[in-house]
Amino acid sequence: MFIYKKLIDNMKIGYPCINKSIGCTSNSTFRLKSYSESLMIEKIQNNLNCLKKILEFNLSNGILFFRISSDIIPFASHPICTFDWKNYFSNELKQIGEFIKQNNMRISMHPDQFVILNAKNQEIIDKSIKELMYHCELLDTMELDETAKVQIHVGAEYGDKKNSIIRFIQNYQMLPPIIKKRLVIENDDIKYSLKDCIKINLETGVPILFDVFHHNCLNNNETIKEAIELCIKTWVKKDGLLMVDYSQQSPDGKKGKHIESINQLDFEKFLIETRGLDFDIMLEIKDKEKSALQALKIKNKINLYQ
DNA sequence: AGTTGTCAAGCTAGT
DNA sequence: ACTAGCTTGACAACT
Repeated sequence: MFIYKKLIDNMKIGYPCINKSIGCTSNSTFRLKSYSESLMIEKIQNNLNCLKKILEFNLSNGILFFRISSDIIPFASHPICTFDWKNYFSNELKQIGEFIKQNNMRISMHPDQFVILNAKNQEIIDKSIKELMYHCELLDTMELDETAKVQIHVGAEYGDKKNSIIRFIQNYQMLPPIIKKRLVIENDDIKYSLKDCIKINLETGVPILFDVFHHNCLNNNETIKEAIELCIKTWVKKDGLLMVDYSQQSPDGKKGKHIESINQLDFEKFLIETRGLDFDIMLEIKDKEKSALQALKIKNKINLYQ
C-alpha cells in the first residue's frame, strides 16, 4: 500500500496550451501578411509574459505539467522569420526555465498535423524538421532537461502503412541529436495504433507517449493497463516518466471528438485501473485547467483512501 | 463594439 | 476534382 501511495504521488497532472481563467493567452499570433520584426517582438513578449502567469497559476494550484503552445513564437520555422528570437529573448526564456525547474514542473510540446516525418515529398520532410528544430531549440534555450518532450504522430499513411513506417524509421535515424533527445511518438486514433508505434520503437528507440482516448478508438485489444505497461518500457531514465494524454469521447460529437468537461467517475476508474504504474497525465479536455483541477482532487482522494 | 470570414503548413474521407 | 475536418482559437476586416 505504501508503494502505491508513493507512486501515485509522483504523478503530475496538466493541461495543454490555454488557460481559460486568468485572462491572457500565450499563443497570440498574427497574419503572415502583417509580419514585421516589431510585431514579432511584441507578440513573443506578450506570449512569454502570459506563459509566466499561467505557470504561476498552475504552481499555486498544484498543476505541475503543462504543454506550451507551438504558437508561442509565431512563424518560428517559416522562411519569413529571420528574427533571432533565441538570442533576443534568451534571458527571459532562461528565467522561465529556471522557474519550471525550481518548482519541479514538467513541460511538453505538440507540433501540429503539418509535421509529417514520413512524408513522400522531401520538402515536407524538410519543413517538418525545421518545425521540430524550433520546438527543441525553444526548450534548449529554456535549459530544460530531456524530460521535456516534443510529441508528434507517426504521420501519413498514403495507403501503404508498411512502407510509411519504414520511411518514418529511415527519416528518424537522420534527425539531429537535438531533436532525437526530445522527440516522442504518440498512438493516434485512425492510422497508427500502439502496436504500430511499438514496431517503430523497436527499430529506433523513440519513446511512445500513450494516448488513452486514441487507444480506445484504435487498438489491438490491449487493456489500458497493458498498454501503459508496454509504453513505460520505451522510456529510459533520462526521458523521465511516461507521458500519457487523457481524454474522453464527447457524448454529442463525432467519434474522436474531445469531451467538454471531465467525467470524474471515468477518470477515477482509470486511475484505479492503472494504480501502481508511474506516469504523468496531460488532460486534453476542452475546459482546460478546470478539469485538471478536478482530476487533481480525484487523485488526492484516491491517495487518501487507499 | 460586435460579428464573421479567414488563417503557413498536409492528409484523408467524403462528395 | 474538390473540399471539409482535423482541433480550435483568435486575428483582422467588416458592419
